[in-house]
Amino acid sequence: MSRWEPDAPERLERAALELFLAHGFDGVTVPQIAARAGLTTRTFFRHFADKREVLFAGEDVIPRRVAEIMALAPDGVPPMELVAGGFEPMAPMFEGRVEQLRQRRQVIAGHDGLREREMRKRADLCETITAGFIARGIDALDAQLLAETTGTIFRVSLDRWMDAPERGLVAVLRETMSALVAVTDGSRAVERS
Amino acid sequence: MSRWEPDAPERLERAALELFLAHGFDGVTVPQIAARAGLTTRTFFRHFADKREVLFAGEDVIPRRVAEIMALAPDGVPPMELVAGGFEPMAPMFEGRVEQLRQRRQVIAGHDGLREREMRKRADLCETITAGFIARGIDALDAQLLAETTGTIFRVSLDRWMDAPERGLVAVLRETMSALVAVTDGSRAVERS
DNA sequence: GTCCTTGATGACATTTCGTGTCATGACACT
DNA sequence: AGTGTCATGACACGAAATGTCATCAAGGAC
Repeated sequence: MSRWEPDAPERLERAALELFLAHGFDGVTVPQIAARAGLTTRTFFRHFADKREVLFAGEDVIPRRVAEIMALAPDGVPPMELVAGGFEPMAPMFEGRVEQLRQRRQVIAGHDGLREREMRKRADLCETITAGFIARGIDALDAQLLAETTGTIFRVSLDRWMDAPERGLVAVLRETMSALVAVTDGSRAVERS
Repeated sequence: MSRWEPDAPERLERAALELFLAHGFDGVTVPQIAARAGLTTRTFFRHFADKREVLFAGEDVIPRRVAEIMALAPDGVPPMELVAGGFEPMAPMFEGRVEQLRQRRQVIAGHDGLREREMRKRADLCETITAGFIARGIDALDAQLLAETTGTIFRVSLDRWMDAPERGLVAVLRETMSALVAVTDGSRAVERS
């Protein structure tokens, strides 16, 4: 047996989420979180770069998974086809924990600094996706535009799905994607005038 | 004559940008910025919510301007047409100060916390645009997707334009937009297989 | 002219965040 | 046993951010 209780990061994450839900993000100090997890302030900052990160640290699997999927997809798959179908294996990462994701969303939505951090995570994901498209031979500008669009589709889909999880994340994602393509198709809109 | 030198916020902004360029964002403290502007720390925080905001405070004209433009555009203009043409009056807000924008970009790019804030500003702009589209009678989901896409086009265009300003912001914007529509058009990509 | 309100600022104290540094003790390896 | 490694605790500290009260000019009311 170890000198310390195991899983310090996980205990800190749970303690933080509970306290944030009860008192709000600003109503909780790092020493309080650490104390509830049976640790010290200094240890908190060893596991998380800052107070906000405790809500996002688990999410850095996503970029890694996305990079994997994009690298493994066979050549010649059209980009938007990859977005539509290629990410089905990611659904299980979310489908089992709607409630936790909802709580997290609630805490984040109520705080500017947390929304900020969420935006950065999204930007990080977009950079990963951009690199993935470039590695598949797509022009740099197109890759960036595709990546940003993919990021939008992901985020909007996840949000919509959390309010109606029974439809399944993949289905919502396909819907969102075709809605986006339809609504941004300028040529069609211009022609009909 | 007033008891104090005028334009405290502007002096603080200039002092901050100069110091950031010379020593990096983390290499400068708020008391240093305030001292260079001939003010105190407490006064700095009266004008800017936090240390980062001094680099972004000037930018909040943009959402207001966008809201104005969207509200004034005649009914029936197709959304993407509005994005393409409606924002030409905004170009002068940027075209005269490429160098300052480049300096700002340089400081922001070198710092995670600043990139974070920039993402938040972009998100705020997107919310404004979403509201604008909804006010024009567009369905909520479509409005959100259009707004996010518009945000992408803006940001990418601005970035590209700063590296080649001689082509003009409006031209770059139109190019970016058609590139995005072309590259996300899934149906065309699927059909050609 | 005097009084009063308003508003921006200074001065000071305080809380919280985040980091640097060193000591400690369990575990693994040899 | 001896040694190294690693997560943690303990302590100190700089910097960010906020609350509170005092100060002083400008402008209007009378």
